[in-house]
Amino acid sequence: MYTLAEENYLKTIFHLEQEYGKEVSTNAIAENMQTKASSVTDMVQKLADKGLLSYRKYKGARLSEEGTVAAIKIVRKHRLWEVFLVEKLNFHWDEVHHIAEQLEHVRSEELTNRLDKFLDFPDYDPHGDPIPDKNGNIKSAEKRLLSELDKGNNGILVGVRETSKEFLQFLDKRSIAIGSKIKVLGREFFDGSMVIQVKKEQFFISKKIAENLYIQI
Amino acid sequence: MYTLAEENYLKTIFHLEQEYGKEVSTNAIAENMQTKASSVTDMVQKLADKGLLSYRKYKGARLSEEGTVAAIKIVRKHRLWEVFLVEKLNFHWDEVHHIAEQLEHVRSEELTNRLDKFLDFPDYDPHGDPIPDKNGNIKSAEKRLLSELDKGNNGILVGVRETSKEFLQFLDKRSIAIGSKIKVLGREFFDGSMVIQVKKEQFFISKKIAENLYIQI
DNA sequence: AAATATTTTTAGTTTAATCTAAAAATTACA
DNA sequence: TGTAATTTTTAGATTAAACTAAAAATATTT
Ligand SMILES: [Mn+2]
Ligand SMILES: [Mn+2]
Ligand SMILES: [Mn+2]
Ligand SMILES: [Mn+2]
Repeated sequence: MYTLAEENYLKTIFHLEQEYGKEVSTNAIAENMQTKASSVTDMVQKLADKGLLSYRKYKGARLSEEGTVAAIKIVRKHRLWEVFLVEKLNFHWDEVHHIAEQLEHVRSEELTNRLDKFLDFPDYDPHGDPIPDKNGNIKSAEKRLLSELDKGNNGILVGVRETSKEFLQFLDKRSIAIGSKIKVLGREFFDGSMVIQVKKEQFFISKKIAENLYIQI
Repeated sequence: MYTLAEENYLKTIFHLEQEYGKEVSTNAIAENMQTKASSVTDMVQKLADKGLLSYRKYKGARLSEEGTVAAIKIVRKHRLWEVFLVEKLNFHWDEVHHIAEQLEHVRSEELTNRLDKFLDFPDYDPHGDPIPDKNGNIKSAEKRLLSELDKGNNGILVGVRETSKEFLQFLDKRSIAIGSKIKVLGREFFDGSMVIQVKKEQFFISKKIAENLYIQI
């Protein structure tokens, strides 16, 4: 149906739309995909010609219905494979992303749906991201960034925004995991750093860390 | 490491070498890959430059040690994924080949080895083909084509040479499967056709069918 | 051993996806 | 509001992998 490159663009644009809620700029796509702006312009024009997105020069791109459907299918596959890798093959949550980046492009609706069933229809992937169902519906749970919580607030860690090895290993080292109860003991307004409590332990964390943890109150 | 196209050429050349035991011709590769001879020449020259095979103009190609190792890795992945699809996702043996053609290109030695373990280190794939182990060793069981057996001989079906949907469904319809005990009741020397017995049933089969069934005496 | 047929290679194009460098448009700010 | 900085697009080139058509080598027949 779509080429590998096209699928990767669709997925990236989808994520950027979700994150910023507006038309996605050429540079934002380029940065995310580690490519050059000129390459992005080319591809975005091609995808527009194919009706997968609307594009206005200098203004940015926005996925069409068809483009969104295609992107969600890729995201669904990515997250299902991540669950498979962690649940069945005992991979660690910091190792699965780049393998799933390959598996997400395997074309077979039947495969995807059987995998879904084999995994017992999981709602979330190992990083707490929701898995679209076979019709493309995505469960959107209420969640906020830890960085937005005030002193005294507490909640459960339900997801991570970053999925790099470095960040996930940082959390592991401190036994912070999906499901952990986190309480904000202090918050520094100067730099956004925090002191949090997880179980019996207290940690000092920078704003950058707090901005990558999703909490459900 | 290698591109998708390179991997597919390596795999095809490997299979053709196995089948004919000599240098593989340009046309044989082209036919197998549904491409043109001129494309094959280009690629074979490229692979020769990279040291993955030796190639003499007009004479054909033969995989080098490095090329063989690479090809076996792909074959290993292909067959392991086929086992996964049949054993874990309940696919039928006639549906898995073209999905495995995609999965075989996923790059991660760790993934392959964990999948192997998850499947309990299978020796054969759903079509009876041996699965190379992590070091590239392939179990080669004694087996012969049914077409080579004489009247009165019998053995166990241990593999199929063809893996097309049409052929596998032909076998299904007659409840002929890996493990079936097959006895040759008659053999026509004019056209190579046979009458065989499987369980209580007798079938008339053409030479073409008999040439695609591997029997262990 | 010629003539003919087949196989294989070469030469020249095409398409997808990338890049660099330069031009054009937009945005920021003095 | 005009100039400078930034972003984006265009123009032109490159690479991988395919193709067609024609040339060259090899194999098969008379
Ligand atoms: Mn991921
Ligand atoms: Mn994930
Ligand atoms: Mn197969
Ligand atoms: Mn097989």
